[in-house]
Amino acid sequence: MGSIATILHADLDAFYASVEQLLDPRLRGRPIAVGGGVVLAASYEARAFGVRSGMPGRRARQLCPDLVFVGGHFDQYQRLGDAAIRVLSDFTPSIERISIDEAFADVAGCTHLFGAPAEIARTVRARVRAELGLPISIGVARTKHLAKIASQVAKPDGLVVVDPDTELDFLHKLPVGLMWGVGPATEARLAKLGVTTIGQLAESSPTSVERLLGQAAGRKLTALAWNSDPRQIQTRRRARSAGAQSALGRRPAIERVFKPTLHHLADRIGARLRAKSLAGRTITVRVRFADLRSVTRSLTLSAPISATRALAEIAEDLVRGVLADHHDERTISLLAISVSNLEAHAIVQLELPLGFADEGRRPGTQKGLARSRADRAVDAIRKRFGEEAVDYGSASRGARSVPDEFRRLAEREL
DNA sequence: TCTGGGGTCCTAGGACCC
DNA sequence: TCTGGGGTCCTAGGACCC
Repeated sequence: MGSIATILHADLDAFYASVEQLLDPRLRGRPIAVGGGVVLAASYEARAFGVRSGMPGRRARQLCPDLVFVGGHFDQYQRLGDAAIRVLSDFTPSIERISIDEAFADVAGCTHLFGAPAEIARTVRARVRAELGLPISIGVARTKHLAKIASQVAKPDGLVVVDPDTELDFLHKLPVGLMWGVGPATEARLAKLGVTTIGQLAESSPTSVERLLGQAAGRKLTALAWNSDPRQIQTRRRARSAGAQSALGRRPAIERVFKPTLHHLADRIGARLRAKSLAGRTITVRVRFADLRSVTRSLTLSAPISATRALAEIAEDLVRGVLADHHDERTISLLAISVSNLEAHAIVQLELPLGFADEGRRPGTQKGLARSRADRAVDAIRKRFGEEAVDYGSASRGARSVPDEFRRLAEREL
């Protein structure tokens, strides 16, 4: 066959947990979890007991009585994640970073310098191990999707190179759950059709798969099952939305509870947007009740905003609407705000006519201008004296909330 | 007696316009 | 007057990923 496998998918193994074991040798070989109230990451030793990320700490302790919880060294995660990506960049500029610990790279343009893709992958793994002390798994294949599956199969601390000549033999034996986009719900629906392997999915009629999963998902999965998805590496991907959320435990659904929380969330999002000269037209809130059901409400404005007060007030109105529609719900467990329909937005804003119904939310009105100035002042103080120098709504931050350093690790670049 | 936080994409119905 | 069709935008919800 003409084509060769040049896409690498590199994935640091149990990343946060591996960093903790690197920093403290006493933790090596032991089941550990990063986090406390909730498991943010679990070592392979802990996973053997069924401990998974996102799991409540209590449940994890039940499954694994010897589990050691460790506080996160978030600055180290950022530093080591960046350093691992830098090793990849020594070979090619064609890199798509997916998250702090995971990236695709296309080495098609550099094999004449560094050898075959498999050789490059071996070198990357050896260097990350030697220079950073961390295990990393790599999959090499003709497409992104297959490379990603290969790295999953390679874990932990392995390398899998998929020969294009036999790639479907490799792919079709694997369970559907390994495919990108197949989670528990899709897996269960496919199982009803008797489809549990990727090969069985490939052999199913495309129309029946589309009927079952919808047009887009059906077509995508059929293409993935035949490894015919041509998506290329995207070196620069910008976020399409920015959000923030806060779990509250169980709190009464009253203004005194939700106003400070929403203001704090709006402030975090607004500051991120303003730092990148962005603003958004659509504001969405999510309210989760005590029983973990959640409801969303959104509003799309005619002009984009980024001012903290404006975001907070719209969010408050939306939350009031949710609560009015759910009179019976007296307890909330989470609040979230997300801003989408993002647009580039110069900090110096144009004057717009006064008298809009949403005056004060409009960037150009008198009230809007005053708020922009206030935001800019706060942004400047924080830049000079640190993030904590001005803190709205700190009263709403309980002991349960996740540290801001962890939040920052999960943020996409805007 | 505590299920985290930040994202992406898709669907379906309704409003509105041509 | 009645009926039909396509396109776009908005909204609410859901599945999924790291």
